[in-house]
Amino acid sequence: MGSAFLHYSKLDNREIDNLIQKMIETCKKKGIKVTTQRILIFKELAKHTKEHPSAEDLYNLLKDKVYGLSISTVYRALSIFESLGLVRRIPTPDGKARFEIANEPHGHFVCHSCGKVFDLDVTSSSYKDIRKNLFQKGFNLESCNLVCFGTCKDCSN
Amino acid sequence: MGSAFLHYSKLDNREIDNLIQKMIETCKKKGIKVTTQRILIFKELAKHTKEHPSAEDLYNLLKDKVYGLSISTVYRALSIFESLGLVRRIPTPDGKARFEIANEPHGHFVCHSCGKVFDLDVTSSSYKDIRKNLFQKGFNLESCNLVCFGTCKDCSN
DNA sequence: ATGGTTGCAAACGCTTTGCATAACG
DNA sequence: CGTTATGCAAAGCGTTTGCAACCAT
Repeated sequence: MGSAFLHYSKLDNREIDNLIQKMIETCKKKGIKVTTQRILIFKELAKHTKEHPSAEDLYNLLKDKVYGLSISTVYRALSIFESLGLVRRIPTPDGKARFEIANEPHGHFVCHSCGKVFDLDVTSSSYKDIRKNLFQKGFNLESCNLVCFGTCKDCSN
Repeated sequence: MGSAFLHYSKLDNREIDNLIQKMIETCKKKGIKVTTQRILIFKELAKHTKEHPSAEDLYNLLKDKVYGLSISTVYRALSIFESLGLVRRIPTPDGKARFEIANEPHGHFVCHSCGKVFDLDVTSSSYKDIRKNLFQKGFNLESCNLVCFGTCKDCSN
């Protein structure tokens, strides 16, 4: 299992628009309604996916732009996106979930001092091995998270 | 990264007694008091480590034996054992922590249907690689958890 | 039209904490 | 004895839910 850092670059506007189109199609296919709130929540996550925002982070980023937005709408949207495979939930040991746009599976390092989340390069073949092995054993794998916890370089001094 | 299941066998009484002795010594060395409750909580976890009990599970197992036991005492004891490196906390995506006696690092599969936790054989060299790599980068690693989530064989039918 | 979605507030579940009492070292 | 741990109840926190109004399709 590799363990170098990954450095996903920020998504550009074209990539974000493509992701939104994909999200809209996926929703329509499943009979899930495409609302203004859902588009804006998804877009805001796409813009900040590198930072792995929490539901509250997204709410704070949006509340001034989306009149009357409720944090429960953010939670509901993220749960739906997760179940559609569009968004990944990163459960952290401090009990506050972080979110990212679903891309290549990888691990995460969460700094408990500054809260930053770093992507770790866990080779996806490792994840495929796990999935394959569990599948052969009759297990149904829904998510697989490598989450490390500690203090990052800046916070360790 | 290997991904077969591990089958840790139940600890026998001698192993449990050794672990308790180790726990008592570690506490004394750190100036942490060895109370009846702490011994019994640790012992109960050792007896059930294969099942990865939650704090509530341990409380239910003990409340009739330990008059007046409070669940907050269970939480406090587990937190102390964790900080001493004697016990490992397994953060699950459903927000309920499970505990085990700290042994060789390995991954976990949590069934969201029956709640059972299965040990996964993630070779400890993989964990060592991660630790080494993060250390070289100036990161301080405190915990490293591979947690898979889904439905186990029995619950998948 | 109608069924899913929203916002609000209240509830939820797990965990932590404040405080007076009790127990270890 | 002094200091730490306990039990109890209450608070904390992130997240979910019930419901009436609302809005995509």
